[in-house]
Amino acid sequence: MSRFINHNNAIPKYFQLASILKSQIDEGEWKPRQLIPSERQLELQYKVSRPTVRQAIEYLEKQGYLYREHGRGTFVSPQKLQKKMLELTSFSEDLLRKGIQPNQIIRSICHVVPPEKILKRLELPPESRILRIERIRLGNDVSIGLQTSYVVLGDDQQIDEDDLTHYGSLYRVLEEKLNIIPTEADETLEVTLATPEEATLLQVKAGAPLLLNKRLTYDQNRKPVEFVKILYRGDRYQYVIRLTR
Amino acid sequence: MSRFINHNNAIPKYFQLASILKSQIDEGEWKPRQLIPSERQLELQYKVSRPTVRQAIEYLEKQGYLYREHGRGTFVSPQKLQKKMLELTSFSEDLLRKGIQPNQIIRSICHVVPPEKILKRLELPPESRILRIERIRLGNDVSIGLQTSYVVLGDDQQIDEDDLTHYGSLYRVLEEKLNIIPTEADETLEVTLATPEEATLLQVKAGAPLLLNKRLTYDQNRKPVEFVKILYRGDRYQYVIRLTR
DNA sequence: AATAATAACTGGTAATGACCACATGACAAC
DNA sequence: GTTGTCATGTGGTCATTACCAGTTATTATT
Repeated sequence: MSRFINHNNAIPKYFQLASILKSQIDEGEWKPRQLIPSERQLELQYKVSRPTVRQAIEYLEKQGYLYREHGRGTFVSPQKLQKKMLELTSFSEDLLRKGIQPNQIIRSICHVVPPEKILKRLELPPESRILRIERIRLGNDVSIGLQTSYVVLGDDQQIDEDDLTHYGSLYRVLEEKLNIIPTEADETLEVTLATPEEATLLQVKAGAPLLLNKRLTYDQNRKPVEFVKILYRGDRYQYVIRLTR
Repeated sequence: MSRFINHNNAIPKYFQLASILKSQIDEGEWKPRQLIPSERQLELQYKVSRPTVRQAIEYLEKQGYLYREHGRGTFVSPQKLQKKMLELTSFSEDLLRKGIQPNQIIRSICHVVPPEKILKRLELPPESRILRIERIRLGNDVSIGLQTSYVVLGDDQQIDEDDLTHYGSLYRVLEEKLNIIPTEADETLEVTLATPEEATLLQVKAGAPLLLNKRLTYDQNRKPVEFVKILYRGDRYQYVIRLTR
């Protein structure tokens, strides 16, 4: 990481500065709760204007790396809060962060007419045919969850089994192949009991408690892109989130 | 809502402008996905500078009222996303939003030495005595959850049963009496089975599936303030969250 | 009629300068 | 010693100006 701002660079200065500050935190030069240089000092040090400094700090503040106190200064957030604030993660990202190797078995991938309730939530007219993907999710080669995704695609867009195995996760297919960025989601979590069929697929007894997770995901233009229902084995999965306000 | 900016006002202009724009959305003058006036137009209309306009729009964007598209304009978010982005809510707020009347039975409120694991997460030295509150949570007078809170207080701060019944929620006591603002939290959700004792308190059979929710909450200065463990009846509770990135 | 260049929008980044509000420590007055 | 005042440093707000970078409709060209 260069510790200077490149003034003739396509990368915005505020972003360059944010990267520099972030690296000071990541590499431990600045300790948690430590006061960092004031906005005026950074302005002089990196030869950028104060709005640029403030934009960089705001960016890192939003990500949970720094916090400000009016009249006192800007401080490094304690380690626990230094993880990125990315709330919306895919199943694969989730597991990778916990150090578990994600994997999947694709049970089916085809176009169907989903239940009307789901079409309504996806803001589609009745009887619409959309893509349904049924997968068994594995962590370290042990079955963890049963996932059914309904994905809304344009006429010129499509996803096949190769895409999923190649990219490894639906979110990566959406982002890298189709340029759809999931940015927001409404999610519910509740407890249910396994039906006989679910029990077989998850290798538990019928009636075993499961964690039921439903999520409606929106893209960068606030259009619904995915409705997903995941049944987790209650004994093998813990759901982790970071809340803010 | 005045539709003008008051230039000699303690309230920041960007905030005044944000309130005006928000009211146009709330009152339905601007429909979802509708293009709103450009930054330059708003600048002229309200006689403020562009940075101020941008700050107001950024503020509403963060709250999910507006979204921007480079080169196209700024748009009203669809209704589903117009709710506030408040992620961190108390149990009482949660239920109220669903139209359920929250209530509680306080089982105990006293100072104890909690398990070492919890002290560690609260960043306290071993053997520290802190406040523990055990409550049964009710919705429409039916038992829903079993809650154990550990609260970190300063030497000059205290909470008693009257505070809880008076304010109705621990978060309100923290905010309004002690000026501690919960701003961030790490949370986990998993499935467990009721122990005989838990079963009795929640009026379910022993071994019934429960939703176990643990949360570590931080205040405005990123200091841990509360560790809470809530056991929800699996058949009566659904956990709802809004995710963003 | 189809295509390509262009002009006129949009939001995004950046510099400069000014003043306000809050926190804190030094210091004078009591 | 205690208290209050004040200077100074912090982040917070705001105006002005300029140019860059995407998007879109228009216009000229073919």
